[in-house]
Amino acid sequence: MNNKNGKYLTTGEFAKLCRVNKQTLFYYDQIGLFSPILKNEKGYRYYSIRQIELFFVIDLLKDIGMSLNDIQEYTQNKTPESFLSLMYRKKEEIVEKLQEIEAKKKIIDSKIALMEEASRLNFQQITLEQLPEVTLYLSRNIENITDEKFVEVVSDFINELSQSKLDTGYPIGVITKREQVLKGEFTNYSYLYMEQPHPKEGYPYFKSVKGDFLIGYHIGDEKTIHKTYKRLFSEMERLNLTLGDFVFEEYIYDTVVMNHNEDYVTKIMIQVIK
Amino acid sequence: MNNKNGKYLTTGEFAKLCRVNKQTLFYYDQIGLFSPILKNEKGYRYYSIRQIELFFVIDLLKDIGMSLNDIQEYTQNKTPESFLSLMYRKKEEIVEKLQEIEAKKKIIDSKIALMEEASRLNFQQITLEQLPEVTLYLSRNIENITDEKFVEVVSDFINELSQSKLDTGYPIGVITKREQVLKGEFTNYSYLYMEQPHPKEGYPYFKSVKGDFLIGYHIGDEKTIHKTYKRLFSEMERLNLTLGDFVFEEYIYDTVVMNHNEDYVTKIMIQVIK
DNA sequence: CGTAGTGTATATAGTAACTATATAGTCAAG
DNA sequence: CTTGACTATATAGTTACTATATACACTACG
Repeated sequence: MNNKNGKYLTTGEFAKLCRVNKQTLFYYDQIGLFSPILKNEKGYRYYSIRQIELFFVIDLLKDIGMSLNDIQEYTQNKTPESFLSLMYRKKEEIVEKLQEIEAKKKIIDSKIALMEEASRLNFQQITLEQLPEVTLYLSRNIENITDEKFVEVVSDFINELSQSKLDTGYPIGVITKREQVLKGEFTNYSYLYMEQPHPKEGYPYFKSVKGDFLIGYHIGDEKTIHKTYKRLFSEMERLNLTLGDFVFEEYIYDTVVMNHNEDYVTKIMIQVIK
Repeated sequence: MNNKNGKYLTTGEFAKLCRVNKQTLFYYDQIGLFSPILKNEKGYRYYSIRQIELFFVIDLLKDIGMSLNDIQEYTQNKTPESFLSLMYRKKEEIVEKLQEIEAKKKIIDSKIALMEEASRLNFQQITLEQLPEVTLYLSRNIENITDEKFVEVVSDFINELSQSKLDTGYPIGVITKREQVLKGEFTNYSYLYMEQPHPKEGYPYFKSVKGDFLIGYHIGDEKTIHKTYKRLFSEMERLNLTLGDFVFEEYIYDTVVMNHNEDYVTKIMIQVIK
């Protein structure tokens, strides 16, 4: 009569059942993680069909990022209690992982939205636009900072973004104050920022923008950005606009999508008063 | 004046910024995936701070399971269009991945619930219970099947579970018909099943159970299960119950949590008529 | 009964994506 | 001008396999 335990499976058969490579089972046996219940005098391995349940648990644990070594620590001393506590720990981990992947999905969504938007832009055109209020997460102040300190601030800013899970996939932008702009110090920035389309509670944000902006695009290296500023200033004059408090810069096309820095595109948003 | 592009970072500095091992950057340079924009005559590497954006994209792609080789194929021929189409593809993948991880979370939740329940059971006690209706996903019929065919059915059943995402983390149970039980063929099962607590639409299910069941637990190998059946039958007689249409068996403790098969526990649920 | 074909076993090397270690050259501060 | 912290390359080790080579075993057919 058929009996679940009656039939033993060879390595090949069991591998097929588990949908893994036969070699994987050899390997698991070798490292002592998962062995057949029977080995005959010729060294042939025989697995019971019931062993598949354990294999699936091992496979699950592996899939959620547990190392074979750690899994082995469990399997070598299995009890219902230790299994339960393992599952509790893994549940916490998997919840975290889910959140991480959701955050990554959001980043990808942002990148798609940004690229779609960029493709519809005319980089030659200078426009006057009313921008809505947006929330920005700011770095420490970086006015008149040394190169070394600047790198430190960027580093801290990036760490904060990732630790507080505030990386939204938006580009890192820079804010320059009216004061520096008037002096012609276009790259003497005051802050770095990242836009937060869905701001999480409990962080110090900069509620910003909202108002009239003159928007233009600089194509090429940052070193020549003053030329684009000049064009923007003459347009401001033509339209009878005066400079507001801040200028915002954001990279539209950068190292991520371009091979040469002469192809980089920077969006310049100058706050203006009509 | 400080200029984002003015300061170049050494490998160590850039590694710190990216929060990776310095060796990783050597490696990425070596395989041509991600190289510094400058190398001096001594071979010293210098990275621009703007390169971090590309590094983060590479890191993101890597994190969501893309191989360095595939990433390289993108980076070697970057355009805004190819980036956009890559992001679209990866978005689909990440959505799938999210669903997979959610399924795994559910499996872990089931395992926790089952183990908690098991820990509260008294395996010596035989009880008469009214079981509610539950939905089961069934295998093909396995009555009077040969060992070889049995393995095939199990294999197919497992494949269906994983392909149709019907693995709920519940144990694989077996159904035996009244007919076989009366003949004493306790291991001549008719179907394998897996309980579906939240059944997905569009699959052929077996809406089952609901009714009175005599429930007992068999401790030890399946070979001796007839002894437990005997105990259950005498209890049935004592309570003046007659055998219903089906018997269900489920593993409570198996290879997953026990080292020796004499410690395995099987739950036997005999449908009865009062 | 022999042999072809498929299966099993072990041993060894290769893979990806690093990480660690050893050795040597470079640079900046005191 | 030397010390200490950096840089570089080369090589070996890591994990969790996968592939390959070689030898032995089992089954079915003529």
